Amino acid sequence: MSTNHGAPLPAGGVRPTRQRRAISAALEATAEFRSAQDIHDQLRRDGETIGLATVYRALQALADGGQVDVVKTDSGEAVYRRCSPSHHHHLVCRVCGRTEEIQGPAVEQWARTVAAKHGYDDVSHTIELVGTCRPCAGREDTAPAR
Amino acid sequence: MSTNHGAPLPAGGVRPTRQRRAISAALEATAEFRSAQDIHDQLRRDGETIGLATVYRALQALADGGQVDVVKTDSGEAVYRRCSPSHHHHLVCRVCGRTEEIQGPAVEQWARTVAAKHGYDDVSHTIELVGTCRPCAGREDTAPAR
DNA sequence: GCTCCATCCGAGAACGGTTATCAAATCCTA
DNA sequence: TAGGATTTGATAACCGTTCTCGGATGGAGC
Repeated sequence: MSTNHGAPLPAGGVRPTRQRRAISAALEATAEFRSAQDIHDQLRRDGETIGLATVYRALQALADGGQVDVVKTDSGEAVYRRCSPSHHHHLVCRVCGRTEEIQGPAVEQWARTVAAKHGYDDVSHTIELVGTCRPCAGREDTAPAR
Repeated sequence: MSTNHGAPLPAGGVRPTRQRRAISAALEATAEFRSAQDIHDQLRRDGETIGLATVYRALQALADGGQVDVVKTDSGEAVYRRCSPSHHHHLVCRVCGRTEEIQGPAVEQWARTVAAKHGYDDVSHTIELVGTCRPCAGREDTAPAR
């Protein structure tokens, strides 16, 4: 876990190195969720010299900074995606992996209420919706809502 | 994944062995989420002779059958708990791990609506609330539960 | 431009949880 | 009771992630 929550960086701060730029660029280049190893493989293929550990470190830093979303797959693998900075959740197609960013003011409210009722403070929540998108469900008749 | 959905078992079927009974009993004995290794350790301490692999297998079978809840911790570890058979979610204390089962008709409704709006079918959802329970938050003014 | 030094990098080992392997033990059925 | 499929369990294998540590890098100050 990171320990840099809000604390000013000791002396030098975070350096925008070539590797970190490459990772950010890779994330910018797609709207899909990608695993760390996936990103590492791609950068290697693209001719970057970069270590797996570096990819993990950079992604973790980006996630800590709220610049990328992290979602854990069923198998426990972490996948990353650049995201809009505001709080949101995801609706993922279980077949093709397509992802929609969704807002849920009603849920935020509900979460706070439920937590308060039980006497819990500082509540955060994880909400993931998984479904089958129109094309994957074979219901091509109606226009996909997108 | 299991392939026995509804089909009559080939010959013998699932046997209620001593080990499986012990695991079920261990789950019955507490309301807390426990990890597979935790349960294994306890059974060993209690004098059972049981292998770790067996515990994993049994827990998986129970989870497939909907008789226990499975939640993944931040570290990726799976924890199990017997649960009420009806659909519900969890509110977990990030400090002590205490867990409340919560109902959320409003959220179920919201999930369906959002999914439909995006054209997604067969929507399931994962919702976990994480907070700090009253005793752990140091607000002991009201009765602690631990 | 050059030096200094904290930060960062990267290859590989270590780690931790989970799953696979396979021979031996177990239990149901006939 | 015998037969045969299922289950068990010690251990190895797996897999994603984190740690290690010597060397490289890059920004600040000169």
